[in-house]
Amino acid sequence: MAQISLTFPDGNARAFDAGVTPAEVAASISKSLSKKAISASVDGRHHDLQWPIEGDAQIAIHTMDDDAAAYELIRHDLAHIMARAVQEIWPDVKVTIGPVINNGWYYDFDRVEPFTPEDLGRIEKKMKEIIAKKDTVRTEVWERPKAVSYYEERGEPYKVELIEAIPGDEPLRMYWHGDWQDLCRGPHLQHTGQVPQDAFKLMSVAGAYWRGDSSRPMLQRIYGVAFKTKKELDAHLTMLEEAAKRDHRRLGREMDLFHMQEEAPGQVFWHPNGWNIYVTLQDYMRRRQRENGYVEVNTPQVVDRKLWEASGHWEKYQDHMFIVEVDEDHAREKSMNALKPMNCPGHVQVYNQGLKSYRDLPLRMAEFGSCNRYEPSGALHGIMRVRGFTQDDAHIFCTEAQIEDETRRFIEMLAAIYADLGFTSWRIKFSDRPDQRIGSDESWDRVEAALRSACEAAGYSFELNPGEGAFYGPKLEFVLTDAIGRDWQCGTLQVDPNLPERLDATYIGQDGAKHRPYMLHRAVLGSFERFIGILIEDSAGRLPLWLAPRQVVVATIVSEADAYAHEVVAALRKAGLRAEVDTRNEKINYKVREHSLGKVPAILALGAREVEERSVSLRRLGDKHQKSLSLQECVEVLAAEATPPDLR
RNA sequence: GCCGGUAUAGCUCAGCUGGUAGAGCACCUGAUUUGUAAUCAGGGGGUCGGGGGUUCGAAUCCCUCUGCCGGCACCA
Repeated sequence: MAQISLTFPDGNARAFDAGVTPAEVAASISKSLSKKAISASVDGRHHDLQWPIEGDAQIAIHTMDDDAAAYELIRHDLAHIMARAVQEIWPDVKVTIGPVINNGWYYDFDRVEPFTPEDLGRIEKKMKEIIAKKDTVRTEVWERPKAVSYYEERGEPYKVELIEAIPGDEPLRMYWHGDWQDLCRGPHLQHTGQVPQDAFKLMSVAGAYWRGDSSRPMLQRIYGVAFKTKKELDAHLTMLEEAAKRDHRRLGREMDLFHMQEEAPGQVFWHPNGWNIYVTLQDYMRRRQRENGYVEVNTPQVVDRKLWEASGHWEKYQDHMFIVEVDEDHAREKSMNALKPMNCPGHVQVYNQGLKSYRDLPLRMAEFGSCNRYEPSGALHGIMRVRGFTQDDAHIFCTEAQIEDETRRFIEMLAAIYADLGFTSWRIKFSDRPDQRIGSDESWDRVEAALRSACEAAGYSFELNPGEGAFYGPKLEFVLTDAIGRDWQCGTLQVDPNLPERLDATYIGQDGAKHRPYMLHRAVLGSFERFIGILIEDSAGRLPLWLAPRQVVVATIVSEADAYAHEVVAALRKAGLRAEVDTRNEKINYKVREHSLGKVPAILALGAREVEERSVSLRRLGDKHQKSLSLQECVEVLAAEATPPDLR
């Protein structure tokens, strides 16, 4: 029999018979490893203990102590155990796929009746029974025709379709636990009892299209989470509760920031507190843009369809546009208009007024552009995904030679802004040419190279998002990670030679001839609505003082302090702070509690002592204790902290 | 848009199998002058999301529309 050489993580190599399984390898090392082994890595691929190894390879045996392997196997096995449980309870349910995802898995089923929350409990119970049986997991490699006819006989059309989609040279693996069987890529544990019985939970059921295609049947997807121990599961569930507490919709109400209502779905009614955040952020962005050489413009909301036809939006994006038909009785001529879904065509109109020279480029044209897009109803989500929003939009008109430098400058500005707003963890995704595109390969080569070297020059690496660019040009996306580890795509930069062409933007070059500028579409925050939602959730409502809508509340302990309280508020306001007085006839405990829940960053308590000393007792949000300081000192400290970071 | 769920007082929620609505907090009034996360007492407040139907009778059952929630699809 042929010999192969397996190299272990410590660098030692040993000879084995070809076709040896990782289980046998583990057994040859030690009895205890043999018992503890759950899977292996063979040349970096996650490998079942039962699969034979045919050639020389690097091998590592995994135990439950190897988190990545353990979670993968536990969650994957649970997906199958759940599918088995479902089919044991409802034999006519058809199975499809069940992959591992973050923290757990899901499995999609085809069943006429909807799964109810009570059903989830039933399934969970059945799963525990299956785990208790400790059924051995068996695997076989089947020939394609056998597998197809097997599934056809059993009335499992989805599995047949899956088999047909698997490349011809890949082995078809069949898995069994007990009598139940599924097609699966593997690897798996050795028996169902290896899955921790109390460290998983079925979370929800939701619709999902077969193969992610909205023209295909809607299946029912059951989501589960799973860990190695109950303790980890409980920690995860607690984390979800904590995340729910920072939901911007909840905090938006608790902090009285905004509301939304049925008559204006997907649009925000900003309350004074929320509007304070909005305006403060906008003022900040305006200063940053001026500092970086942008000019600010403003363009119309309701624009005749002719312009949208010229820009290409009418043809491609009409479904997402609010169409406004002007009534004949009220208008001189009947016309079809649309609310602007984007600012770029308007900016080209501004650009096109008067001749532009190469000396005018780069021209950085910014607008806090109020846009309306008819988003599908199911896409709406609080103030994060809306139909009416304002972008921190700008278009940089430039020559091809200027793309690199402008991109670098943009990245640097964006980095400074994210840092000011408390986001230090973010990354760049680079989307290059898609299959469907316009323009020559040579020009794509040049423009993509410009974006790459701009990232390098700014000192940032990027991850490639192959083929995800716009049809007209490549793009950079800036993804930030919030305090609880969620990713948000906010900033973007897209290179566009197409729109200047369609809307006939030109400049006179050094040679006296007309040339076509490029446009860089770019945004830092994306939209104010969404970004404020992110800020609220990232900070759990505890915004930094400069952004906090209510900065200071001056609360009296006794009514004798009322006059002094008004004096303190006046002093704070004179220093530019947003300060309120609370002289209600309530105990200080009550006031502290209420303003703390309202996320007011600074509470000043005033009693007889403070009046006497002309001092204040300062309690910062989140602190257990307070500090006594003079009125003047307090005003100075708070005013300094409330200064926006770019003005410090 | 699709699948499922859901809609009761400002908020959070109760209201079993149909018999014309209830709690806590909030709000208002009064008392209390209070030292850092809820002082006490009293009071007002809802055509039960809209429309239609079944029924002697509908918050409750059915249909339909709308919003919201969780996903999926979408996100130029």
